[in-house]
Amino acid sequence: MRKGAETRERILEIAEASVLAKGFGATSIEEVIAEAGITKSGFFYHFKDKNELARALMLRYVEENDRIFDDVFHRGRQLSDDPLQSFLITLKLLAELMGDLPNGHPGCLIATFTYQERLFDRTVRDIAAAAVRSWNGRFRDALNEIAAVYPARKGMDLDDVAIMFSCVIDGGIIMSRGLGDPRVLERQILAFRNVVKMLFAPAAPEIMQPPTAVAAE
Amino acid sequence: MRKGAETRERILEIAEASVLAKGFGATSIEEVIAEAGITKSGFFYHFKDKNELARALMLRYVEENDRIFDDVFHRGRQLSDDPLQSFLITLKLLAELMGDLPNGHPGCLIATFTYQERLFDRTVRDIAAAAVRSWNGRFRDALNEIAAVYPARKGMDLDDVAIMFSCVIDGGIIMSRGLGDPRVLERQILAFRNVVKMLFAPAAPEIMQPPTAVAAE
DNA sequence: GATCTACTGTACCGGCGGTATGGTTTTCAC
DNA sequence: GTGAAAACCATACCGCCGGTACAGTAGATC
Repeated sequence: MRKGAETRERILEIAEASVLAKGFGATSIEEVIAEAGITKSGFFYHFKDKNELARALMLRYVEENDRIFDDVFHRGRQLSDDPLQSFLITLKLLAELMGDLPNGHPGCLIATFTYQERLFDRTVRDIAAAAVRSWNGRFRDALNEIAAVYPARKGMDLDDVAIMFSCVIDGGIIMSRGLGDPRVLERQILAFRNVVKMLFAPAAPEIMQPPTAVAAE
Repeated sequence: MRKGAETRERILEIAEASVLAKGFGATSIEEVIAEAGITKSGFFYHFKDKNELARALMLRYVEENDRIFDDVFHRGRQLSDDPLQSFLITLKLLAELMGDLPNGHPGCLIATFTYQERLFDRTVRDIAAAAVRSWNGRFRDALNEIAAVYPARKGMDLDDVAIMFSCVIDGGIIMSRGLGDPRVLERQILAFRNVVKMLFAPAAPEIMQPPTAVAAE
């Protein structure tokens, strides 16, 4: 039964765009089904209510982001053996990725659902929280690896730095939208990249030459 | 006619809490008027439609935040003549302020409206954008003042650093909510404070002794 | 006593989320 | 090729909500 999955996917795609543009409450099922070319019965065949749609959207979004992070971290590690250089490359790649989006980042579902929590059952929020925690863990692991080689500047908790990256991304998306300038997000990721540089290179820049080949500048 | 302004304010207060908790779309006028103890006609006497309610909420929120920033920047300048120390104090005060909120930060209206832009006319978005720009300008001015005394680390655009603070605040609010930990926001502001420290003290910590008296640690 | 402010009360409309139920086509397994 | 399951369509209906319209009224103000 291939066609069912296709229709379901089409619904999710249309709904995601609408949710990111207007918010979940303002996304009407009737609009979605009109654009998808199906009837209301068809929609409720795939999702028993709007809550289940939210859950599916969330799962889809989390998986997609996981893939992106997998890819960009993997390529970072491929291009350098040094954990600091590798993370800096990863950040650069991520910044490029965000800068290349033609109409700017479409928005963060985590943020939209976080601001509409009372509309959903616990599961949606739990999925979001788990995903954020997992991403933060990823960043923190990368930072810990670096800290094992380069002494980190004192006074900075690496857990907080890891969370800060999530904040910069989410905040950057909001700022990009609010200010109407899609490049803000890219610049913010690069700014955070500089913070990482500062964090692990407190002394003169001579020390900072990468042990391995590839330069990330 | 004092009573009219009072009722209007009560409506705004109830509506703001509901919008931050559930999103604007899910905030029903009927709920608001039930809690305010007025009728629907009474509501539409004060606001001609939901759009005007949004605009009023936005203005109120922006003014409130302006007041907070005014206060915290003013006190920072009172407590030190050195621009770096003064800004660090301001950040510390802001962090304390956010940490002292009993149930965590109620949320950022800017973020919620940014994610529901198509629901409103231009004016609401324009108010939000103007406010964000003004706050960013404030942070940038503070950084520029510091840079005139302390040489900033190269490679970091101060405009981006200023915007980064807005990102950290908005992102921090989202993370606090999403992770269910109100202290994240406070910690993030303090983490950003460390970034500012790093930015203007690239060499050994001895250089960083404040020219004036008050220590902000 | 007239006027204005700040509402209340009632009645109504259309859109939307959601339910129910029954029918129809498409797809795949055997 | 057939039968069963999957993937829908059609129709009718409910209740909530945003919004409109309009008539009325208690209290403050002049």
